[in-house]
Amino acid sequence: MAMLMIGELARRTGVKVNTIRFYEDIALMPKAARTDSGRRTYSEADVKRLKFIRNGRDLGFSTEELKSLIALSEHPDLDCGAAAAIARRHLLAVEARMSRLMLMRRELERVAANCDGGRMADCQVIGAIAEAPSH
Amino acid sequence: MAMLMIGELARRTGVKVNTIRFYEDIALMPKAARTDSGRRTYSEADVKRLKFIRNGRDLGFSTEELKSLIALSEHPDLDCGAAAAIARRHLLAVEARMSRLMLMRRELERVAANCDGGRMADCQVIGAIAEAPSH
DNA sequence: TCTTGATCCTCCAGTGACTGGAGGATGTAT
DNA sequence: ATACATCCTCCAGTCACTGGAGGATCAAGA
Repeated sequence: MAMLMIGELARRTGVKVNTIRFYEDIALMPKAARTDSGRRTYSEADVKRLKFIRNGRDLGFSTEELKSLIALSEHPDLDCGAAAAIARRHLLAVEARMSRLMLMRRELERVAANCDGGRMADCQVIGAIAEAPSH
Repeated sequence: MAMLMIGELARRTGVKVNTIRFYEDIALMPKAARTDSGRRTYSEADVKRLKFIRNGRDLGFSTEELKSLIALSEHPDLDCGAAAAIARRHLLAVEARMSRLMLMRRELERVAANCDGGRMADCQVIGAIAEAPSH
């Protein structure tokens, strides 16, 4: 399979070159193999992993959380009870986030609809989101 | 109405004292009124605003985005077309986030269920999330 | 073959959004 | 009057990047 250089990996994933190197430093990405002249090379698996990291970061997971999620999916031999527990813990966080996002969406929809072509009488964006469940 | 000190505001919102002062510095929170001895005082409106900020930050909005959302809800006299446009822009971001969170939730549910009391055969956490739509 | 331009390398300084602590003033309770 | 909590300002540190300097490497064209 064709190996890619760091620039191509960056283009395919939307993660900057410097950021990819940074991820290697903090071990979020594995140490890349190198060509004779020292350039990093990547595979399709790296593209997937990096896309996952990008999405995860964007959704507000920390690099440490992503490491544990990656570990979860990379060690099928891991103790199942432990894996399930980690998954459930992440699940709770995901669900809390979703319920707050739903509130925010509803309110933004209302604002966008109400405002359109009229006066903006009572924008309750803050009021609605302030009361949303925390974490 | 009773005014609160910064410590009480921190307790009620879950935002640290230092962070509240930091928000004032960057104008995410308005300059707080002061007592004669120089201590900051806050109202119920500040509690709401800060809860909103906390939720918003937690959901991954930047302080600049939150400033624009707050401005949106604080100026009902603002041009409605502009306000609706800002709201719709945020709406798109919120929807993209939700669809990725839904994918992550589905996969975590599957992992949690499949793993429980068996061997973890094929954890597809990364595979599933890697292909999710990006922002 | 030589050169030009793109890409790569390492190293380091800067940014955004906090977080924690030093050093000192103020408020309240005994 | 003495504690002790809470407040103040200022500043250094952390996390997760981001950008740039200074220099090597490579592929393509004159």
